[in-house]
Amino acid sequence: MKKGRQVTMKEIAKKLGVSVSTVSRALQDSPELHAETKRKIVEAAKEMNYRPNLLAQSLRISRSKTLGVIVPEITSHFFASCISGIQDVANTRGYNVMICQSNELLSQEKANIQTLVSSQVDGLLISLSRETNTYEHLYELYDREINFLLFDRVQEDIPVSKVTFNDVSGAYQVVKHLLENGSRRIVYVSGPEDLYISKKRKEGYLRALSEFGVAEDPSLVLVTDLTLEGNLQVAQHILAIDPRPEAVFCMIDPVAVDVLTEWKKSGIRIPEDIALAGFTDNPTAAVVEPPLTTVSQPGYDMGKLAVSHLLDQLDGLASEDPISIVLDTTLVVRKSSQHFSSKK
Amino acid sequence: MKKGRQVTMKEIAKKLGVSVSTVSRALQDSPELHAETKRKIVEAAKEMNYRPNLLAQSLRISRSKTLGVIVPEITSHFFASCISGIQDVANTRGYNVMICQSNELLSQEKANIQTLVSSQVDGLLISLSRETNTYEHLYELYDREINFLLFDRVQEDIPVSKVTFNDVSGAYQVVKHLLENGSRRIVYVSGPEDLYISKKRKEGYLRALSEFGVAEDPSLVLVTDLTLEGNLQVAQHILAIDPRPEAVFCMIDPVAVDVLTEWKKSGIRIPEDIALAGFTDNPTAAVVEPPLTTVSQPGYDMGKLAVSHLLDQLDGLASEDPISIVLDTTLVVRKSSQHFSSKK
DNA sequence: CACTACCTTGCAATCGTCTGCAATTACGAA
DNA sequence: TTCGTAATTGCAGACGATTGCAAGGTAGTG
Repeated sequence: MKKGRQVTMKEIAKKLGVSVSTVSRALQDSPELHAETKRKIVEAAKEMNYRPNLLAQSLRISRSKTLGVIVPEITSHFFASCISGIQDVANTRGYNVMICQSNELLSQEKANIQTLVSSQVDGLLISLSRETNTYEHLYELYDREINFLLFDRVQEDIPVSKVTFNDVSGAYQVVKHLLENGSRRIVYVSGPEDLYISKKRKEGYLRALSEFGVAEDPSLVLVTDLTLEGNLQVAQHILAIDPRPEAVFCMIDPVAVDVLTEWKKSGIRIPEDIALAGFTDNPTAAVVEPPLTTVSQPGYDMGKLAVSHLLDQLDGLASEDPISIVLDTTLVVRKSSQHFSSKK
Repeated sequence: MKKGRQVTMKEIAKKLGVSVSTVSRALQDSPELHAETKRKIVEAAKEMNYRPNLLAQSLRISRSKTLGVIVPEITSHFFASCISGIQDVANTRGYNVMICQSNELLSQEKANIQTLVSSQVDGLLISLSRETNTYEHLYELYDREINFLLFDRVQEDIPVSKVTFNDVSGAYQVVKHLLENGSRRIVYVSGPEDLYISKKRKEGYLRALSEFGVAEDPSLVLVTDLTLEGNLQVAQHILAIDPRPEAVFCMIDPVAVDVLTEWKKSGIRIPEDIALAGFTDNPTAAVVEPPLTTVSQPGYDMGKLAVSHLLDQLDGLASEDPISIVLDTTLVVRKSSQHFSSKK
């Protein structure tokens, strides 16, 4: 393959013996052109298979009609769903999307931001990496007056719009469900403690406990680093707790799945011996045996909402004042939590 | 947020009382500049937080250093893995990536191509949609001398490089495994028949059968449209076949998972009553009960290889003649296929 | 002192598109 | 016939960065 030269306005102009400006106006269907001229130009353009050079257009109007997205991992089903929602809305509103993944690394997150800013994206949608515990790079974006918004993995202090799930209420719902089914000694398996969702979900967990008059027991709050080894270690640790807890709520589904798999190997029956619940409603949650009770958070909708708001801001349809959009989650009850016969 | 104006070379030039060309040369570390001038400019650029405008650079050099990727669905774990591999390699080689999804629609695929071409991507990596049965849009790319490559979902006649898995051999391996475990009446559940992978995997299925002296039985080759309903229908249909087949090989894991779920509801035991195997090794395959025997195809590696080859072509490191890269798959034996005690 | 040669730097054109303004033409009206 | 006005079209500069060429300056040499 050789250099695939694109047809430009200049070539159309030369072929028809008119100026480039005339061609430009014709293709914009400008009313000040003679109808016949316009027709000829449009026809020639179609025939020559002309496509506007978006790069040149963007440079001219100082808007690239492109958005940047940074997620921790594309291979996570949840983030893939978000991206899908973002794409669908962005495309119908005439925007392209450039996607980057931070691989849960702060350094990569910073690099991605640099790249996207250099690429002149009109706005950024960012979900923070697990490692992100400093925020200068975000404040810098803010100072440079670059439009961006945080979703799912947010940092609350930064004065930009945020789209999150109601993590507190989601966790509250699922823990309440466990309590209603008779459990009292309930373990919370947290991810790294400075993670936004770790904190929020713990808050919901504690709220449900206190509502049922159950005192917080610090020995029932465990932390995993979210690696397979970490998860398995937690699984074993739980079995060693005496007396054995009646239920376990894991901060995210993958942890619950690892725990479940490990327990089955040890001959533990779920939910008979111990109830289990997760959060996110990953595809795996529905197909493990027993199916996993969890909290569903529609990533596709989150993506759609996030990008809609950002585009509204860009297009001047929404105020530039930061707002916080909080989406509701839904409790999905499956077999893994049916511990005692419920009191319904 | 107001319009986030970027610092340009012009501003640096004005501030230091030099010309824009001097600034440009300084930032390129050109040797023909006075060292002191260069130092001052570089310093000012850093202080003013200058970032080159990639749009302008791209326009100037007629290379955007951006690649386009089109996949049927981002939310598919396999394609997400491919994208991840593509990104990692592209980024380390100084390229950005724009991702589009066709949502399995031909019209969307065409639209995506238009967008990416207008965006002046330097090359395209395409995995065809399920619906794609005409190929003019690809031949047009070819005629316009735009660099592109097909991966996974390919069309064999188009004279461009292709990266695929050895679907024939993968299917052969898994069916051979079923045969070795004693099964003889083996069902093949195919997707739409004009799909590349449908055909190739059937080829492997037939080859294994014939090697074991088993005659092809057309009534054991079923087709699903890959929707949930279609899959369930196939699941029921299989149970109604008399005498009941001993094993079933589904073209892709999601079909196998649907079939498995449906059968469990009907009280069928797997693998005791009937053996089951899939293809792809989705995350779900490992966690269903019983765990699903399948064929693993590393999407991440495919993405890496595909983009490496395309970039090699772009950078003149590889011949422009189309080549075909075929990756090997690996049989992953799990419980779902352990039907009869094997003859090992 | 004059001339050459090199070292630095700036000018101007370019990439493809858009647009304010000027220029040309034609037409009708007085 | 002459002027005004509207209808068309082109010129040129801009967006931001790059680069061949030329110009300015300095220093060195005879």
